[in-house]
Amino acid sequence: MSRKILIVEDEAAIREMLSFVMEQHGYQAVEANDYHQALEKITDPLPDMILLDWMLPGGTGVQLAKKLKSDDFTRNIPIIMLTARSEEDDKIRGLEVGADDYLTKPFSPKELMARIRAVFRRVTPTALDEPIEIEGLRLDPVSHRVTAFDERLDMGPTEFKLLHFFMTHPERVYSREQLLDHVWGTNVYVEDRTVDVHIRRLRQAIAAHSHDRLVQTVRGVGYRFSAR
Amino acid sequence: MSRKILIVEDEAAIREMLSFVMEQHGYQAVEANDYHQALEKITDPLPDMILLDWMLPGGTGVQLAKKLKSDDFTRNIPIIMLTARSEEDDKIRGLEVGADDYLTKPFSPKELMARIRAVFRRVTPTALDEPIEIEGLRLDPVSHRVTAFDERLDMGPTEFKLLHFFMTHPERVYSREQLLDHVWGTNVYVEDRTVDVHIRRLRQAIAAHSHDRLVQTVRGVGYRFSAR
DNA sequence: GATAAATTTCACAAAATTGTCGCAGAGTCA
DNA sequence: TGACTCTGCGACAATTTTGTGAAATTTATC
Repeated sequence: MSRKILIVEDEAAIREMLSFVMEQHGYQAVEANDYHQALEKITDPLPDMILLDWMLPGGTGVQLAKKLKSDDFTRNIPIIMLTARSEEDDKIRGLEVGADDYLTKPFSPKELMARIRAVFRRVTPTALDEPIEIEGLRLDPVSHRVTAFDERLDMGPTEFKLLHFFMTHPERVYSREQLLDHVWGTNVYVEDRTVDVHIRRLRQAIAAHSHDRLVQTVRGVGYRFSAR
Repeated sequence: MSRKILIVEDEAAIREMLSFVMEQHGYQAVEANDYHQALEKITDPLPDMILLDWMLPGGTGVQLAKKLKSDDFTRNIPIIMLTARSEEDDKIRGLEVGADDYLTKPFSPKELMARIRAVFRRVTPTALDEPIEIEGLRLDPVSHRVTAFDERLDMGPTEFKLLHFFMTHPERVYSREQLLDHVWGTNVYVEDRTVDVHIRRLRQAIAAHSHDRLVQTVRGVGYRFSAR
């Protein structure tokens, strides 16, 4: 899951440095050098985070933050603001308009990455998943294990995700496309038939106590996970 | 098991109120009114939690938190910081130095207790300083030693912390990021893959009686410590 | 401030997983 | 039954992920 980060900064040197560091660490960086460019580039896939220079010409940094935080679509995107060393009270104003963290220039890439990671962690609360069990087949998201009558089963990551999805959505047919969306995630291009292969691998993995019958083919439509 | 809570607060009235509430609820309260007293009283039995006033004279609250969070023995003690209403950005600074929660004055005893319970629940469901043993592999936090069937094992500090974390949180997958958060601490940024290296060194260190199988790779996800 | 120890990063090897084929066999319908 | 479509299966090359040794960097210690 690659995350998109929007960088709003008027100084080209800093902007490029930021962009470089982001991409080095596997984030997708999008640059904007002023208020208007920022508004343009924010659409399509919304960014997962915004690095915002506070000192944009004309004080538009504050305005931008306010605008984003008052818009339903962008309200929840965390903002890290970048301030010069002396502007101590910027912090306060930043927090007022809803920035989630701040970073004082100059800062090291390490510092920056630490902050980004911290913010992501803060905004992404960890869900607590209960184990699911059907007919002796048990999937525990926490330990990331599947057992059949307490006997450990082995399978690949995709099979695990597939089974997880099935067990949380039983008694319902899903087309191959729908499964691709839910298990593989949108915006990946793979053939429909790939699903078949993973279905087979999943069945194989849980076949020991004939749990493979739980994964049912609905001819011409897709697959269903069902106890009956 | 009565838990010890250290209260660091310069205002006598508040300090005594806190102490009273703690004891009402079965906790053992220890009071300190400044930086130095806090350091004195923290020894002997380490407290299980610290309530720290952020506004200690001379800004020593922040210093104290930093010091505690950078010391091996006190790093894992949860800190709840107490801030005045207006000091909004104290939250941020607090989270930076590793405080686990904060509470804005004035607060009700109810609120306080709820927060304390929540933090205890969050940080460690397992016992604090008891030795832990799994299949002959024994880790003693007090003497800071690891043995396999009474045979002493050698490992670096990071490996020890990693093993300690694993043994107190078994049967659970952790992503490399989560391990970084829990074992390394929140305010450092290192590459994910660094975890791999320390996992290897840990496995090496405990491999003598094939305890290395306890540290399991969950492909595409992270690592798990498990007896089975 | 020099030296040693520990930590992190890097580069490459090893291992596991993935997506795609072609083909066989099963199901469907006239 | 025969023609057709759809699904299951084994194989395999490409890709991704992890393991490992060693160099580079940071941190601790005297």
